Amino acid sequence: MNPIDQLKAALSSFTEIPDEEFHFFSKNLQIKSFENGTFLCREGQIEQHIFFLLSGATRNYFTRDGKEFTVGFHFEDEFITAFYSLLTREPSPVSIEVIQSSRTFLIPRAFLYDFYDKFKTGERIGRLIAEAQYIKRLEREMELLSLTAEQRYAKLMERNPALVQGISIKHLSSYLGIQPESLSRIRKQFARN
Amino acid sequence: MNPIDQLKAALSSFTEIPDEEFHFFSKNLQIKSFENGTFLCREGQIEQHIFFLLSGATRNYFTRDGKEFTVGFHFEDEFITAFYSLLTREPSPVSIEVIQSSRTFLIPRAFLYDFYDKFKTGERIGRLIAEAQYIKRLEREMELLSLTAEQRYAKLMERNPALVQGISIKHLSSYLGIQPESLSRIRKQFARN
DNA sequence: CGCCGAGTTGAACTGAATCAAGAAACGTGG
DNA sequence: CCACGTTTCTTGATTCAGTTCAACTCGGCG
Repeated sequence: MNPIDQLKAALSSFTEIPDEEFHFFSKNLQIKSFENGTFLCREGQIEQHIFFLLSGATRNYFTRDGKEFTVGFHFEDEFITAFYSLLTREPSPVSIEVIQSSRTFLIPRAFLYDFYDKFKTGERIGRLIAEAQYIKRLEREMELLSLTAEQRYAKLMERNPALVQGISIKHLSSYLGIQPESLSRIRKQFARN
Repeated sequence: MNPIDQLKAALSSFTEIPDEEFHFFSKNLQIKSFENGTFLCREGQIEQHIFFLLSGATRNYFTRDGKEFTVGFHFEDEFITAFYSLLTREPSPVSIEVIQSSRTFLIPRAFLYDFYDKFKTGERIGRLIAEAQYIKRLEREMELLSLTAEQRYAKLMERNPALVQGISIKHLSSYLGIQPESLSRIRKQFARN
């Protein structure tokens, strides 16, 4: 599928979008590639873009006392941005690291907000994206509050086995809120059954 | 301040709202009161409303294995709803319990979505509310991931001392993700210094 | 080869949970 | 206004999930 159609399909999954509005949205987009290990946004920067991931994968994390804590992973056909910073205009607490070389559409923030101003569909898509993000965060908060490390791992396995396969122990454990050693032990347990 | 002005002030803090749109939004609202211990929404129901809290306080919580886990508190001038259920149309995982007798505006979901459809400002307010909710959730997720119980308590103290005063140990501990006994001990520590 | 980062395993440690027993606070009815 | 039962909060003793630190294995790569 060509990149523009890929974007259109992703947007259309949120709400119907009139052709002329989509055309406005997509006509000036640049494609930008990122090598493994590079960053879409670094902690402390003020986010200036939304990215649409055509291929590859990324990891959002923040640091505290020198330790890294992963808040999410993103894969192709997803929109990615340091949402907190994009919304607040404050320095991002979160870094976005490329963990599989990626091709993206680069959507400047100013352009996005212009799109919000010009079109009702724009606002709607923005609302639906924010709502979807909210739901992800709430679900995770509930899991962090109420489940043990082992239960969180089990749940992730069942919801997204591909992710569990493809991501390093180091990154996965920091997403689950545990140490790599603990995840290793949990895995051993699961392998037995 | 009269209720309508109170609502208008709260909405205006999100974005400017034209008079005729506000009039449309506010003209048919009912006021509904809730006694202490009653519920705005119960786990398993499909949320049909947004509430605007004119006075009082509420607690959002879910249960797992018979235990309660609090995800948030709300006070006057805030919008309250079982957001997950409102968005997904699925049964709410979350209950909203009144912890100080409350007066609310009752905003039916159908009416809200009608407002979204009719006005661009509607969509915008919806977007801004969802974004604000997202930020709260992200901040909490980050704290749950990276801080110890004691650090989370200290942070809450400094951010919202009134809340720490006014809420029972039981509810506060379930919000911090610890047992009441642990919170009691943490408090004793803090009292010493 | 030999190095290096990623993953595993073991042993000791610790923050918080659990269990159990009191103490304080609260409302309700006599 | 006090006596009571009920719930909330505190305190102590014990247990446990997960951390920490250290040593070892493994596969990739210069």
